[in-house]
Amino acid sequence: MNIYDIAKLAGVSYATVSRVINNKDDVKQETRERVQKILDEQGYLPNSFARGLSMSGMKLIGILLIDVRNLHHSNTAFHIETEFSKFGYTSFIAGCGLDNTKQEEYLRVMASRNVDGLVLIGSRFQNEETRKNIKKYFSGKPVVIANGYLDLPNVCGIVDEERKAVAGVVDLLVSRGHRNIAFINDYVTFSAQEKEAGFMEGIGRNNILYNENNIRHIKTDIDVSVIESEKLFSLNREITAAIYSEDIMAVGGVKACARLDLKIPADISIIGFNNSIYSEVSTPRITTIDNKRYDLGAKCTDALYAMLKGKKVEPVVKIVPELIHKETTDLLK
Amino acid sequence: MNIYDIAKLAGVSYATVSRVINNKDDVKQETRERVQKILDEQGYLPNSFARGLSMSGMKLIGILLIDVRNLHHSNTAFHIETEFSKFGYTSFIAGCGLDNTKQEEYLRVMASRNVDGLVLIGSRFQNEETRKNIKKYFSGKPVVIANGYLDLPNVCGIVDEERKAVAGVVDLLVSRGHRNIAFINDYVTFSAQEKEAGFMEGIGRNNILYNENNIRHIKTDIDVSVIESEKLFSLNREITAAIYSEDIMAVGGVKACARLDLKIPADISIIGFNNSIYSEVSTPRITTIDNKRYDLGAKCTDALYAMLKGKKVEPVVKIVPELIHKETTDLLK
DNA sequence: CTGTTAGCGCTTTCAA
DNA sequence: TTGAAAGCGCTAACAG
Repeated sequence: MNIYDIAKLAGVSYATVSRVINNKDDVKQETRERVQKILDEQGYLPNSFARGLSMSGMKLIGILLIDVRNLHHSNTAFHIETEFSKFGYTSFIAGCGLDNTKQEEYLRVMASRNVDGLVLIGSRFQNEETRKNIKKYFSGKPVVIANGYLDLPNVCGIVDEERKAVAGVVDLLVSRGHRNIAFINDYVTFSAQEKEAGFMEGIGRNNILYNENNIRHIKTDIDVSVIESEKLFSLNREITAAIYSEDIMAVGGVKACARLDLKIPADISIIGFNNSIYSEVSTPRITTIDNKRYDLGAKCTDALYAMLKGKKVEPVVKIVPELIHKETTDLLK
Repeated sequence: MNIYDIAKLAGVSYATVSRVINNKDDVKQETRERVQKILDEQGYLPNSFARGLSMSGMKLIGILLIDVRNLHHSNTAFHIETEFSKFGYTSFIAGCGLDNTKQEEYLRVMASRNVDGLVLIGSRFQNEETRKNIKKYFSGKPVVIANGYLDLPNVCGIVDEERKAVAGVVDLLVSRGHRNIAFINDYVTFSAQEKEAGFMEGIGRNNILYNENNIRHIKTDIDVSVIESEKLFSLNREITAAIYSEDIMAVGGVKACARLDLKIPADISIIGFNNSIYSEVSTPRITTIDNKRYDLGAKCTDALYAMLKGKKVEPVVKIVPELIHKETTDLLK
């Protein structure tokens, strides 16, 4: 059922039908009603491809995320999708995995679908490869990176100040008497490296003991974290606080303490990262650094929408994380 | 940069360029190479809209989910997306929320984008409204519902036998001596109602005490569950086991026990549903009914792919859940 | 092996 | 206010 069929049924030319569909005002009221009626009766649907072909902007945005199983990433993606749908945009969400070849492939797909703008979610997009691909496929079109940044004129990065946040937490711990602090990190992503830099910064500026054994690089996995935390805490009984680069890893810390019969927070304080549902699910609930992912989604939307409207935006938008005190620390006094 | 420009640069007709792009074999090797070189140099990208217009199937599938924040749903969606991308399909993922109007709207969008097939994720799609909309916009096109079913010739439902599963767990509990079992449910979705029916079935066929106060309908929320579980367990001290319709609610049960100083599983057994990450994050880890969501995604993919290929598939595919014994029960003996 | 031609369904001038 | 015609970029059938 296309525009021609409708035109035939209504006894008008297909141009007129097109006008009715697009709400152009140069159609006689009577004709409009007659055509509209037939449109409704027939359950007519415009063909997006034909539309996309003849129109310039199809009000389409592309959202690309790396790790599909990352709750924050997919939530951010859906949040952006929801917001943009309010502006009449439809979104094209895809997960491209870690593979660089796949990544280029998806960027191509997005570009060939003529998306009007692009959102990349995850700090892993902050790399030279991606920079090149954006230049190749998206020069001129607005691109927003959630939790990352690339120095390109059409790119806006929304970044969490995670480095500062971790350093601040170290400050706080030290001010409450902690002298032996562990840091458990996955280390792979840019974001993870930032967090570690923050930890080092905190250790350095507070002149407390730097013990390289207190830093562990492990996979982002509960079981691995349980094992490694248990080793860490039993090897170094002096540790009174542990910061984890992800809540899910901190969960492993909590379980390790249960096994070692260490009381939380009396014997040891545990701090996670993300203020995720995991920090709530854990018993005790985990004190965590809130990097305000919801804010991230909102800020991405704002930035992209502004760029789409041709407005200039700050190339880097910062989000300031905040420590949320729950049951695995006792730092409020 | 379109096919014409490339043709001009290569000194061939655009039909030849099209052939090269589509890897047709009736092109001289030499010509192919020359054209390909120019294609690469110019960073040519085919226009999907034009393609979609002239080709029948654009290898596009639509994935619609209701609750975007539901981890299982989004995971299933992405899993399907990943699988289909291996077959050369791209997916169009969207979350339509609970609103029925929105739902129709999204179904329209999907239809007008000429998706070749549709996946609906969530038991909430099992309703008359959706049935009508599918009939209206997708008659003839393959549709798969994850965890739901609608009686339509082009629809295939993948359903978890949750009812049976819960009844089976009641059997097991009774056989281990439990006589006073609670059931905490959200009751809104079809899936939730199925679970409750299963509970009633189990209670009925085992001739144990039916106590209507042992069934609670609450929101799917940790804090609500903590409060309600605490009330429930302190009001009725005889309860020795509680089944929750979602792991996230079972987490509340675990926390309530901690507050009431009830030992798990010595004093009370807790059983969740989904075998989700929450059951792992919780301390102790929660015994849970695995409804095999990963399987769900895989089965959806299989069914849709088969239908897309014109094969007949069973209108209802069943998935048999399984109880995963963890730390909140002691039923293995 | 390659070029010509005719659409795919729609929007948008340009005339009438 | 309406209709006719061109064209968006591509694929595919048909000639050569």
